[in-house]
Amino acid sequence: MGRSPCCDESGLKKGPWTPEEDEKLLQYIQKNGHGSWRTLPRLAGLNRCGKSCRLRWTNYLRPDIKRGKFSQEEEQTILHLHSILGNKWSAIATHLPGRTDNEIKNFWNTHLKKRLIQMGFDPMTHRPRTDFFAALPQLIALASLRDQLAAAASGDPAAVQMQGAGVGADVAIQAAKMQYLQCLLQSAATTIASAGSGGSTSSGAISAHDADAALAATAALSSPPGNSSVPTPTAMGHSGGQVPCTFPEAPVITSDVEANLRLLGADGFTCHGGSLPPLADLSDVTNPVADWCSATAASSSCGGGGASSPFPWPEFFPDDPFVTDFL
DNA sequence: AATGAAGGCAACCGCAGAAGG
DNA sequence: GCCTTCTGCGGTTGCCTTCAT
Repeated sequence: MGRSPCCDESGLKKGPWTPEEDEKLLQYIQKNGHGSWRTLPRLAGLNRCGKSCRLRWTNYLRPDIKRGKFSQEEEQTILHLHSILGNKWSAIATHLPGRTDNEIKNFWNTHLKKRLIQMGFDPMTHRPRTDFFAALPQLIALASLRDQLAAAASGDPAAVQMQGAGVGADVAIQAAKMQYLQCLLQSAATTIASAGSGGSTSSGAISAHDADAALAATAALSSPPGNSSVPTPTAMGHSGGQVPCTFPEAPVITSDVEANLRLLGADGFTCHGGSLPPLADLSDVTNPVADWCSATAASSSCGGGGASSPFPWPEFFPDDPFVTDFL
């Protein structure tokens, strides 16, 4: 089970292949077949390791290799197979005659993956991303707004002026919204952190970056007023633990806020009790929610789903426009 | 025209499983 | 059953080309 010593041997050439080397390898294999890759370089008169020869042959010199751009059909096949197989490039390559696993892998990493991300799909799960990540700028802006609200509560003259201008009701509504949003994020961050730390699946359903982003956003909303800088996950001791779901300073949910929450349809809303439902299991790649294939093909939204919702808490989200503002 | 950034691709690295002694 | 060797695979790197400023 040990590592092959073949590439550890010193004195062997590395790097790009010259046309002369290609010719030697090609002629030898056409005449003798590749046989043992380990002995091939010596027999073919090449100062390369067998591994390098095999790679050159399978990825470049093989006569049945198809070169050039990937067709629409090939793209669809890759997308479909990747949603089922994950990063099993060799398995995917068997369904695409003339294409090598390396070529498919490169094409995925440089084109398809980016396109899926741009369209709002998680490239690993092929499911719509939990869109609060896409809405992070708004969340950060909310954190800033929260500072302003706190300043208003502390009797800041400017804030008093705002109250005088009849902004009080808006302030209460915004406070309620933020409290609600914070707990949504807390639930998401907790789920993602545990998924990331515990179940490092081969498909990498949730990236560490996403988890960090969720934690950072939660922290931004939770941070004390006047400290609007977003702490890094490292600084927060990102260890997959619970993120405190409270504003640090005292009573946040006033009677006005509670009333607004009821208006928002968030009855039974509690932060400490963890009443929020957990996120859906995003690692379930075998059951994609949306028809991303048609979405990517037609560059249209992934709507088609009728009853299925792209949101992780479909039954929980109230219909209030505020929610759809964020998602 | 020069230069830095971004994209694309070939090749390398290291791990894991299969095969054979 | 254990050890060694070979092969295959997926992730990553680094170079070259193209694009933007």
